[in-house]
Amino acid sequence: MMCQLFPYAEHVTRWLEPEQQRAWRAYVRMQGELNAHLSRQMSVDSDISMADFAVLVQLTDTPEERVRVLELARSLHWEKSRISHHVARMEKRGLVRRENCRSDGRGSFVVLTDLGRSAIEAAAPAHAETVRALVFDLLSDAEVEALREISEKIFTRLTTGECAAVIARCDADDPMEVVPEEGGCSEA
Amino acid sequence: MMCQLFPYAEHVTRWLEPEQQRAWRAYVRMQGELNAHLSRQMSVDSDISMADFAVLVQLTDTPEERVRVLELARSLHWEKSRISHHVARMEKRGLVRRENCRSDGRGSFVVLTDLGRSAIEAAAPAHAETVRALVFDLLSDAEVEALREISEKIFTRLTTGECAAVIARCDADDPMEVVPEEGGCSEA
DNA sequence: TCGATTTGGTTGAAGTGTCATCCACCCTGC
DNA sequence: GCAGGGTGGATGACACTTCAACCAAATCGA
Repeated sequence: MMCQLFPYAEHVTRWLEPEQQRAWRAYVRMQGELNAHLSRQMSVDSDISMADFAVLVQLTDTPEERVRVLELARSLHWEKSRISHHVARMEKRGLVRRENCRSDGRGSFVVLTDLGRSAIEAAAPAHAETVRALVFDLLSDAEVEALREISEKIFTRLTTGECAAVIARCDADDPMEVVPEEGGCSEA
Repeated sequence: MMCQLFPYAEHVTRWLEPEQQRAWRAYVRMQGELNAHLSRQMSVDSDISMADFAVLVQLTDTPEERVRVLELARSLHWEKSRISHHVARMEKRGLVRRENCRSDGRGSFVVLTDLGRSAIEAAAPAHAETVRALVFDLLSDAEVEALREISEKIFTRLTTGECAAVIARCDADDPMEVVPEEGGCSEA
């Protein structure tokens, strides 16, 4: 009932307990396939990618339908250059438009266009339906809660202390003190 | 304790129950960060990517240390062109080498090189350690089991029946009968 | 007020993934 | 033995991601 050789075969996970091994391989496989499937579904029955979708969501969630580029980057946890490139491509396709910011000469806004709005409105229902069909229709309430708790634990681990710092230093090889938090998304 | 605006804000998940919404957003966030972190870690302290690693694992798991290209594709659930490109790049870096197959004139093998072997041997322990630190050290036995079961359910859903078929048809727009399974990894 | 640093954002190059197309070889039916 | 279809695999074009470098506007310190 399982492929023997997927990304993480015995070789790799030798240092995990057998139970952990199985869980890890199952997770890796699932996550890969799920991502692939969601992307494919999105670009088949809408004409946008998951990345486009994520950007459009941010814009439609803002009353003004305009967001500063770097705020977008922070919300999505993307690198600023990624946003920049991606917005450029979306602009070329007419999904968004750039406007420069009067209060800060360096800044610029990304603004939702009509085309962008109709694109996301067309895409969202099918996407939500897919997520439900592929995930939540299969899980009990307890499992949904478990998924959330597991995800939150890991996410918290990833974005606090050491881990977040690893990202930040990257090339400071003197074992100097490491910035503990530094930014990311602003807490409520 | 959570970013308000991550990939999936209210707008999108309106059609999910509140509990499901929270779980989905937590999962998406976690999975994105975890992938990013594992990739970064891998390419920082080894000189290979997660994709390289996956390929090398397949090779070291085979006694002969050589695998047919398409078998590699199937094991990894990658498209054949992805394998082809990736192997080409790895060959250029000396991690693997191609050899053509005598029994089938079309076929070719991907063979592990010494450099490839030492690369994966160098990378594996740190990777396993990272996985343990970021995931399993945080989870109870019950949670590990829950993670596995959830993952398996979703994976099974994705690779059986309708879903697998969607991938297969793609451009056959007459509503003809749809192949039910067709391949992927061979079941035991 | 002027230089130094930080911040917001763009750009280009190189690596990666997908899609469509193509070619060479195998296999089948006749 | 050869036409036709299926299979193993490569290739090119294009979308996407990351990294490093860069630029201009803002801010800070003296």
